[in-house]
Amino acid sequence: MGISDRKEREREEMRRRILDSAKKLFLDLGYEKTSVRGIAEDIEYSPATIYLYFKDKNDLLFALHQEAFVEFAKTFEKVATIADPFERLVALGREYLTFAFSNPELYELMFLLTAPMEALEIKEDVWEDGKNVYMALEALVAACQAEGHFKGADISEL
Amino acid sequence: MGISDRKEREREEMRRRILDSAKKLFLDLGYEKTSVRGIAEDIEYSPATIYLYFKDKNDLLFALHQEAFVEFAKTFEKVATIADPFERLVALGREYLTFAFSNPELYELMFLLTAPMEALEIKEDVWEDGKNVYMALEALVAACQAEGHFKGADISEL
DNA sequence: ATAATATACTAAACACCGTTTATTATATTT
DNA sequence: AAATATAATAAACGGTGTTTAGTATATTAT
Repeated sequence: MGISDRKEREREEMRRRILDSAKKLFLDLGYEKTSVRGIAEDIEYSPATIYLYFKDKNDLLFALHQEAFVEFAKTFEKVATIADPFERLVALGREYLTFAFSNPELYELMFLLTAPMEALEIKEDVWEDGKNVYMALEALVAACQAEGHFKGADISEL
Repeated sequence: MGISDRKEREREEMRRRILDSAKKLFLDLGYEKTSVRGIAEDIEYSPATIYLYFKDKNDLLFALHQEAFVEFAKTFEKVATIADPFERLVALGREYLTFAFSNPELYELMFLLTAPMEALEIKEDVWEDGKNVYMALEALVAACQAEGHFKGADISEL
């Protein structure tokens, strides 16, 4: 079925156009000062169209947040080959900083714009990718502890 | 002039009524979800009345923020008599925690609701009381350093 | 006491906002 | 060619912060 393939492709392109515009405006103006109407005008579609692709304004931030974390998760893969847990943690810290400085937009999206998201309603929603990253970090610290590092520390206090 | 004294007093009472209501609602619902109309309804006045006493919604948060910091500044006075800078800093830390736990509302107003204020427009505005508190802290740490504490540290990294 | 003036307040409007509904034009299938 | 599904939208709903124009009331001056 070539037609439904194209349809699916077009739908994905529309989603991208919306997300790219939302990302630009969120980073430029901040979440609160960005309006759905503004995004609609930017992509030259009616505001209602956005609601055919996303549940609401929160969903836009959520989708971008998720994408940013997927991107960030690759950082973990980069250091996965390092055998020693402590060295792996150090390398991860370095990669984290590298990521933050070379992808300032994504970084802002992930951490600086987290507050508005929590302040609104999402909070306990899926938020899967973020949790995965956190759990990976937790596991790594636990591995370090098993090797005798951070003797006095408690993971749950992070 | 007794009359203008009473007028001034009445004006101050109105300001208080507005601020008390705003404080209650900000803490209950958060800044964004609190509406000027809601505050107006709570005090049983028209929304327009609020604008006779405060420039805008931001100004309400700003006034409360300021009051909270004035209150917090008293913590500094409490420990001012301690001669040794380092002991003074330790005592201040203790007082800080005491303040946070015994005035949770003010504490939240000062620190947790700071983000919305910065996210909006105030940012580089007066913000005097907060700056004073910070400068007093900085001076105290400097005094500690003069006494040989925190040798490797740099104040500007706080 | 009465007229003029200043004060406190409000109803209504303005220009936005996020979101939903009903409708129309277009593309696909039958 | 007719029926159906899809995509987009115009218009509306109920909200927001804020401003404006107008109205009572209280104060001052005559």
